[in-house]
Amino acid sequence: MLYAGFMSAAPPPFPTPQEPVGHPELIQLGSALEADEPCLRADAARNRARLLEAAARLVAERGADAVTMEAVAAAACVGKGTVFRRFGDRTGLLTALLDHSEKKFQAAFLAGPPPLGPGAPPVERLRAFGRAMLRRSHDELELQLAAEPGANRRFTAPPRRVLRHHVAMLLRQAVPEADCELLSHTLMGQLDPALIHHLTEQCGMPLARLEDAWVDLVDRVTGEAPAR
Amino acid sequence: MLYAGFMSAAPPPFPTPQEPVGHPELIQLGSALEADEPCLRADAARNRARLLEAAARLVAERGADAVTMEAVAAAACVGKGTVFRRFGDRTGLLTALLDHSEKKFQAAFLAGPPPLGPGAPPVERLRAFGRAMLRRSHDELELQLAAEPGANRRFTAPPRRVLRHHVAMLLRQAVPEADCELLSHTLMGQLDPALIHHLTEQCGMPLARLEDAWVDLVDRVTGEAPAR
DNA sequence: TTACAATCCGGACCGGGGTCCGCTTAACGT
DNA sequence: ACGTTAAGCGGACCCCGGTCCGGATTGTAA
Repeated sequence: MLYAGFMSAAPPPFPTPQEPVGHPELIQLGSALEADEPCLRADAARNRARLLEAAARLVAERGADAVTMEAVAAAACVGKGTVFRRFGDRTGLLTALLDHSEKKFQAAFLAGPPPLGPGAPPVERLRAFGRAMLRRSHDELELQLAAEPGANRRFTAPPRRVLRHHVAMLLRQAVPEADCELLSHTLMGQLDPALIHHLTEQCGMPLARLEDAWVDLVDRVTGEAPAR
Repeated sequence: MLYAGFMSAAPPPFPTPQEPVGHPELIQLGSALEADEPCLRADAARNRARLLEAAARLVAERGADAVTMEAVAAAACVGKGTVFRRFGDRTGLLTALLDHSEKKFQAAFLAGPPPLGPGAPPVERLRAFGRAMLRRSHDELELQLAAEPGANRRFTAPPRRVLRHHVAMLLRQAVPEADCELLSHTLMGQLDPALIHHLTEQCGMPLARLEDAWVDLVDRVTGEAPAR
């Protein structure tokens, strides 16, 4: 079972906007673009699909900055209000755009083959997790960056929570005596898209250095011998 | 010599807005409110003072959210454009508000008494640094949070850079073989105001736990024996 | 087929950040 | 005192994210 609720949870009534509610965290798979969302009126589903398609086209043709709520609405021949009802806010829309990749990634570390998936020792999985995250973020950097929620919700946004919980779990296995809750925040900080962008694009660091640093960090934190 | 240039550097001409320029990082001390900025026309200095005072009053009376550029301008009997020319953007204004405390803090770890200042062994100084940061951020949380720059400039904003450089320096002394540049990013992540806010306010963690986690993290990263 | 209720739609509207440019004024040389 | 000029000023203006609500659509039950 994969987490996927951050989209269906977003646009309930509308008068009562969103506020991520509880944590109905476990839902079955389902693509974002192929709009198989449940309980959506025909026209609503159609518009939802149109909107995602329009947004994707915009980001492809003119970059993430061009993904204005108005622009998306216009490109999808739909009212602005519709965009907000469906996706809550800009972050929600961008997040929806990343939903597919997100779920694939979750599947990989929750149920895929080792060392990313279960089967390998936790430290090994941590190393693999970081490498995978770094590469994924590096590829989708523009979108990931644009989808970053404002300083507040940066830690409550569901996708991040899932990743962090996973790291925390691995940490508990590797270093049970530590404060893994907080340690997971620390590790995830190293994988923050904004940081990756800053280091690779603005500082010109090669991605490999980030990967090395991640592995090194994991080793230090878990007290593992620097296996390099 | 303390860093203090992030304010005087912000509002040069105006047609050419800001863009942090090079790094004229070392400038002498000087209070923010007592407007002793150099090369400012009399009226400009006066307005600058008025603006800072108005902003401070607003944040005190109605919270940081009420610090609207328009509101500040109005409260200072000044045009909106003036606020932007002087401080660049909202973040700049809020940063200016924190300037005094910032400089005091810098003075403490650059030239103050050990263990925060020079004299103590680097690991000791790191521990003290984290504790100090946590307490300071916890006190000024609202402002710190409001002053947080958008995802982009989060790592290029001068005040943060100085802190990070300091941590990197201490790290180089403590663990010369590590990638201290990246490690400093990791450590600073643990002291991010947004994270502190999330953990203490939203998750209800006591500040002491954050302090313990910091010390533990420093120990792990530097390979120090968990001296607790 | 018709009627009804729940859901959805769309665009007018609002507030706030940021920009622009014609006018004003402080600073300085004579 | 006066003229010149660069610096400063202010508010109209634009864009965008987000909200609201009267009216249109859909699904359904009779």
